[in-house]
This record gives sequence, C-alpha cells and structure tokens, in this order.
Amino acid sequence: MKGKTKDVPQRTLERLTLYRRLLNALHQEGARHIYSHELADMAGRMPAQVRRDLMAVGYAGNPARGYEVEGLIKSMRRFLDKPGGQNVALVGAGNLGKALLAYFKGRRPNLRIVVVFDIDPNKANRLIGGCRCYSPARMAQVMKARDVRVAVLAVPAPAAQEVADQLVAAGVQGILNFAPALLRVPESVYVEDLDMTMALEKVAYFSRRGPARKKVSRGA
Amino acid sequence: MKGKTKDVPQRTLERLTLYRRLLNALHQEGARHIYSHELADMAGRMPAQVRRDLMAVGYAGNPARGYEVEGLIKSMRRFLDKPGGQNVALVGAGNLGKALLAYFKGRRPNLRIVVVFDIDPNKANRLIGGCRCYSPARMAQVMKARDVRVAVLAVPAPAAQEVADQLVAAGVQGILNFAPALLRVPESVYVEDLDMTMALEKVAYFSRRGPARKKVSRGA
DNA sequence: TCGTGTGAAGTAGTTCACAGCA
DNA sequence: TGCTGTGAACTACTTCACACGA
Repeated sequence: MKGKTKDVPQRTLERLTLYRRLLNALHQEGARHIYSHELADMAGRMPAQVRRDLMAVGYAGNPARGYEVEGLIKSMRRFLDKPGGQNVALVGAGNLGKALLAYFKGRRPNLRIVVVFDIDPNKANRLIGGCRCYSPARMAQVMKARDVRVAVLAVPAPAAQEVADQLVAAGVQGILNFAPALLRVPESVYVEDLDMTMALEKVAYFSRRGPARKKVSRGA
Repeated sequence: MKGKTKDVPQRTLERLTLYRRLLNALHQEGARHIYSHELADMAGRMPAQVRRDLMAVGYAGNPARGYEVEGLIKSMRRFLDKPGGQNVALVGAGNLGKALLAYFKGRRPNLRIVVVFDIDPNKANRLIGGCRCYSPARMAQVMKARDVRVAVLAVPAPAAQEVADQLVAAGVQGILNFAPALLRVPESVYVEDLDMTMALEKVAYFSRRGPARKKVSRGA
C-alpha cells in the first residue's frame, strides 16, 4: 500500500476540497487566474499554506499570473476524484438519514448516494429520496451489484457496530460515521467520525471560555 | 480574557466530551473505578493521552484503583458544562435543520435547542419539533429574552453570512456552522465548521488511496 | 507491583523567509 | 518587482518513560 504519492496529510486534503469549491465558484464568475494570497483570504488560511497544499496536487503556478484557475481545477479533479465517480450507500433512513440524502443530492456529482438500507421492513423496496431502499440482509448482494465502496452511516449508536460489520463484509472501504460510537473495523477500512453532539459541546465550551480560536483571522 | 485555566487544546476538549460519554455509560452499568488504559481502549486512544487529557479537568486518579467514575464525571461536568445549561438556537428549518432538531433533542440536557428561526413566513409562529419558530427579523429580541448565546446554522451557503451577521448582532458567542461557507465574524465569536460534503470527500479519497489513517488501532 | 502524573522526547503540521523566475 | 516553490524554523500535539505512591 506504499504508493508513489507521498501521504497527503488529512488536513491538507480537507483544505484541497475547500479550495476546489472556491475555485469552481471563481471559474463560474469568469476568473482566469488567482494568486495564493487571494485563495488564502477566501479560505481563511495563510498563503504559504495554500501553496504548500497545492504542491500535493502537482500543479505549478507561475510568478507572474499566479495559478491558472481552469488548469488547477482540472488537476485537482485528477487528484481528488476517482474517474467515473464513486457510488455511495446510505445506511439508516431515519430523520437524519433522509436529510443527508437530500443534502448530498446533486452536491458532488462524482459522489452519488445510489442505495439506502434500513431495518424497517416497511421501507424495504420503496423509493426514498429517489433511492431504492433495501433490507440490510441484502447488503452484500446490492453493494457488489452497484459497486459501492463508500457508506454513510446514520443509524442509532447501539446499532452502529453491527452495521459497520455488515458494511465491511459487503466490501466497503470507507465509512462516514454519524453515530456517536467508536467503530472497530479492519485496518484497511477508513472511518471518518462526524460527531455532531461533540461539535455542539465544543461550541458551547469555547463560546464561554475565551477564544481557543483557530489563528485564522476571520476579519472584522 | 487571559483566564486562569490554561488554554485547553481543541482536540483535548473533543476527547473529554467523548470520555464523559463513555464514563456515563460505564456508570450506568455500575462501574465504580476505571484505569486510563481501559478508558483509552474504549476511546481508541493511548493511555498516556487519556491521562494527560484528564489533567485538564483537574481530577486526580489513584494508582491502586485508577479513577473513581462518579467523581470523575462530576469533575468533568464542572469543567465542561455551564451551570444551569446553555440555550441554543437553530437557524434554518429545512430538511437538515429539522433532522438536527430531532437529533439533538434530549441528547445533552444541558444544551437544549429552545428556538428556531426560518425565513419561510409559513413557518413563523408555528411549532417545529416542539420549538417555536420565528422570523429572523425577531432574532435579537427572542435571543435576548431566552438568553441564547449559541446557535446552530443550517441554512444554504449563500445565506450563511447574512444569517451569521444577524446572529452576531443578536449577541451570539458561538456558532456551529453546517453551511459550506467561511463565516466572517468578530474575533470573540467562536465558529465551528461542520462540513459534511468535505467529510464525505475525505472518506471517498482515503478509502481509495491507502490508509492515511489515524494511528489508532481500531482492532480487527 | 502496577498505574498515575508529568518532564522530556518525538512527530505532525504550520509558517517563515528567501532563492529563483517571469 | 512580486509571486511561486520549498528548506528550515517553529508550533502544537502526542507518546515515551520514569519517579512516585497506594
């Protein structure tokens, strides 16, 4: 698994997706070129960090004009996206799951939720937000048929581990976990925990005790 | 703003909220004492890190029995929670907003969403998930009346900055921002960005390219 | 003996600062 | 001149390793 691309730091990858979003908007508005300090301002970062992050995608700017917007976007696409896109499964079609389905719909064309799983038998075989919903029993079969390797987990915490096991058995390589539970999965499976309660507690805490703030100057 | 509590690193605070969750579960099950390595296992961390994190709350363990669960929970409560709790406002009662309302309901009794704001005039003065919904025009007034200092922002990205400005004007000190937009707010306001699309892109990326994984052994 | 508390060492991530080029 | 690309310095965070104590 020791690839040619030297490990991209996780934080760098996050920022790259952000830069891309900003660049797309810029491109829409007709911008042709951009300097690292401009992108940095928009992203709330230091120019040096933007430049260093962009080193990872291997697109060279030019001291006179900065970075060529369209070319940079293309490079980032090559770097970030899997050609042909990646299908995603959603597990858990409760309140949160349904909201996520709607939220992700059309947001990243390259990353589409194509199936839903839910234990509720009433939901089986029905369409939810345009996606077919299946019983978890059919997970392995459906996932293989649709070539799904990425899953969004939006089930209650007590069910999370069991579902994660099923996902792994069905060949999933990456899980975006909304459940407040630590998933035990094989080394090769990537888990990203998105703990909303933790995030809210953090805001509550730091909004009282002064700013243990990001250094980012967020302007006036 | 230079307090007596030496700045708690952001990461430490995240983990503390996690430890507390685990401790509460443990306490429920009747556990009396716990060692740092046990807590570390449950949290997917190193024992030394757990001990160092706990230093921040100022609760001393004991080499023979480890930490006394109940006492530690009390200390963490003193450290993490505002006595009497903090009221929270939700802005944006769309799909996501409503799901968040349901999600947070009862999860942290000390951190309750008590009001909702939405531009849709049809929602004004109606109850949504048990919360009164108001027009953003009434924000300053309602926030003051309910002593709300923390807000969850779940509006579309293009509206995010405008809403953030209103929140700041209404006296908010902390914002949990679900909109994929960089908010410009005064230095004293804490913003935590929770970018779900970014998180999904991260999973998609790292599930392909090998593990730029957290060092955490997530076991087999 | 074994676990805590913590100084010290190690690692990862960020920012500086400057050489080199258009 | 002013920006990029990047070694080097710095900062923040994590882990080691050991003195101390029950």
